[in-house]
Amino acid sequence: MKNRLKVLRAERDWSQQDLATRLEVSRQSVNAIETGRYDPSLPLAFRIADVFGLAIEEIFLREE
Amino acid sequence: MKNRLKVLRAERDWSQQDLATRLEVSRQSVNAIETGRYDPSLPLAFRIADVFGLAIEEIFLREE
DNA sequence: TCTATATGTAAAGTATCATTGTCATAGGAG
DNA sequence: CTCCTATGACAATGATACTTTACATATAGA
Repeated sequence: MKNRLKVLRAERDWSQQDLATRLEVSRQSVNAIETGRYDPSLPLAFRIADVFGLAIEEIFLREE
Repeated sequence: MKNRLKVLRAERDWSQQDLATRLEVSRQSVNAIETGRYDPSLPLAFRIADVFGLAIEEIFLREE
């Protein structure tokens, strides 16, 4: 499951640590999700969507 | 994390087994998700959204 | 009553998510 | 060069997600 986290972070000039802090997860989790090593849980996906002010479908993509 | 699975199934007159078959998961998984014992993984949430033709946000609710 | 379908729950096992701790590399600033 | 930040990755551990098998209840129909 692909995602647009890296681009969305870049648009806001947030480091992985910045995003992790806003999500209240570890930096390693942000890195693992961003690099596609695993997908977030559904509740975390909702928090990610909230932090960026987007729908889950606008961040995570069905392809791949 | 609440969800509208029971209502959406009823609208389509699908049993838990019907939905499980469409999702390619066990009936017990559908039951567990529907009764709130656990949340689906993100990929499964996408499949659920696809099966109902809705957005994830229209099926799973932030409240609770 | 007997049978079939639908639903809820439990135990036990495997796979995935998320954590902490650690290491390594690259780039910029002093 | 040294220090700091950012990023990527791995191991070990605990928590969740999902599986199969199984048992229980309720309801509807012949």
